[in-house]
Amino acid sequence: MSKAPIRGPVRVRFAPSPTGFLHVGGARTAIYNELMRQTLGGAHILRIEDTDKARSDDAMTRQIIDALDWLGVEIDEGPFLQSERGDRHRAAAHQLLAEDKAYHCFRTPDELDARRREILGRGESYSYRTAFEQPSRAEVERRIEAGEPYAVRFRMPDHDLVVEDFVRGDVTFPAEALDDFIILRSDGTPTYHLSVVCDDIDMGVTHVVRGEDHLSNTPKHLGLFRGLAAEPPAFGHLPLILGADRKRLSKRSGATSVEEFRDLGIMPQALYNYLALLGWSPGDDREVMGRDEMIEAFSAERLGKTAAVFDLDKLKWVNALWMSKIELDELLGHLRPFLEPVGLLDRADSERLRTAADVHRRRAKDLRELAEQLVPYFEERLDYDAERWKKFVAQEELPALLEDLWQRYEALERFDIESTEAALRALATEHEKKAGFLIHPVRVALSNSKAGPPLFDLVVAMGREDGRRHMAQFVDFLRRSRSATASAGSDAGA
RNA sequence: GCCCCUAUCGUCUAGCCAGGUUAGGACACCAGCCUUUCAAGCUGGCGACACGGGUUCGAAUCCCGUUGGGGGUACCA
Repeated sequence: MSKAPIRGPVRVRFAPSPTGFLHVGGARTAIYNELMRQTLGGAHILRIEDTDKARSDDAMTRQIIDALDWLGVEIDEGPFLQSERGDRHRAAAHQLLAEDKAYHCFRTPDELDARRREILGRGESYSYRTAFEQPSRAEVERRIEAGEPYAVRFRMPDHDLVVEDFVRGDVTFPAEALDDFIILRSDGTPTYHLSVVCDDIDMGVTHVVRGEDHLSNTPKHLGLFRGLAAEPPAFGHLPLILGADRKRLSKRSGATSVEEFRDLGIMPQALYNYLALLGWSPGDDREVMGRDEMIEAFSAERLGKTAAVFDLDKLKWVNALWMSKIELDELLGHLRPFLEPVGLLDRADSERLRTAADVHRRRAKDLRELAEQLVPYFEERLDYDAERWKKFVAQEELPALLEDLWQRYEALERFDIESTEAALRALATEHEKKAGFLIHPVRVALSNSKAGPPLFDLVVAMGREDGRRHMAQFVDFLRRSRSATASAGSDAGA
């Protein structure tokens, strides 16, 4: 294990391809990159790997930037578009060609494919270098002259290559496993490998933190760095994030992108927190950590190397904690988009919504749930069900007691938690009832539900005015249901 | 097929590099407490070193192998 301590300042980069959304795996990579940058100093560069893509990815790039911004990942430089640097990449290819570190390849993709299949079919192992004869210099000249299309292929070293990976240790790739690869397509466009290496050189990248799916590409990049006479950066390959099926996290395992989790009602702090913990730990028992605390505790040496299964339950748990932890105004800000679907957008700035959200934040796992829990506070009338609340219907003295209670509430000088509770308890005592005898029906009267926050929080959040209306309707409901069942009962008896 | 990575509770992980722990924490699950309900919170429980060989007085920890999982093997990125 060559785990030399990592020293700053570092120049790191996050280099997603513009697929139209930010995958959580990518988001985690971005988080670790930024954490390295924050702890060691330097710069975090955003580079969009849009090599060979249609030019229409402005929107996709925008989306990635928005997602990073929402998550709270800071970028110091960029975004740079790889597609705009094609000239530089081509120049590098021609330089390698001139130095004989790369060569012309006249084989067509079909020809390559056929040969590969043939060799593999015999059970032998394929490599371009052993499968094809190299044409003579004169022949190459002739074919270029004749205008034959060609790709440019990089000559890989013929000795073992060692990737000194700071999360995995030294990884050796045997010479036989190394093969010459294409850096310039026959249409003149650079391939990914060439582009990355050129850009990393030009941008002065010192540390490459990326997914494990790139580990096998790294020898290619090492070859290229040396070919271009540049000192390669340090590499760290992160394990992949898996779905519950232990396969690479994909659509079929549920939500996979930052945007989707946002729309599900996950808070950015929670996703940041959860993702950072998927493959890294501070080494002690801390789990709920904000970005600042992460920055303080982070060290790349503690990055894990085993693939992690994405656990939505735990994300929701972290989310619930953050929902009750942050400033109310910030919570309200995140909640806002979820108010519209439940028809509460015009109440977004009301005092009642504020109070209710504060009371309910502890009982919701996500913002969507929270928004739903707020709906009853703004209902004009509640639709009580006689069957569901038959227990209260059956209690003869209840309507009068509730009316009495509300009269006392009307007379209250201050309509707050203490006084409403005191008044209710006093009334219950006078009638030799337990407080619960009144508490439960009052809850139902105000919310049409038997579950919810502590009753007097509910009473106060609802307010005197709407409480009065709901109570009147509930009492009326109790009386009508009671007479209905009574007459039904006498009919049956007759 | 070949190359590479990886392996601690169902899940995320600490411990491994510098062998000696009742293998620790968290999510989930179960029970109890609290309580006006539902949550939250608190307490407790369940639950793991993939397997086989070595090395050693002693192995989760070091070595080898097997098996499992993942990645790569393109004129994709």
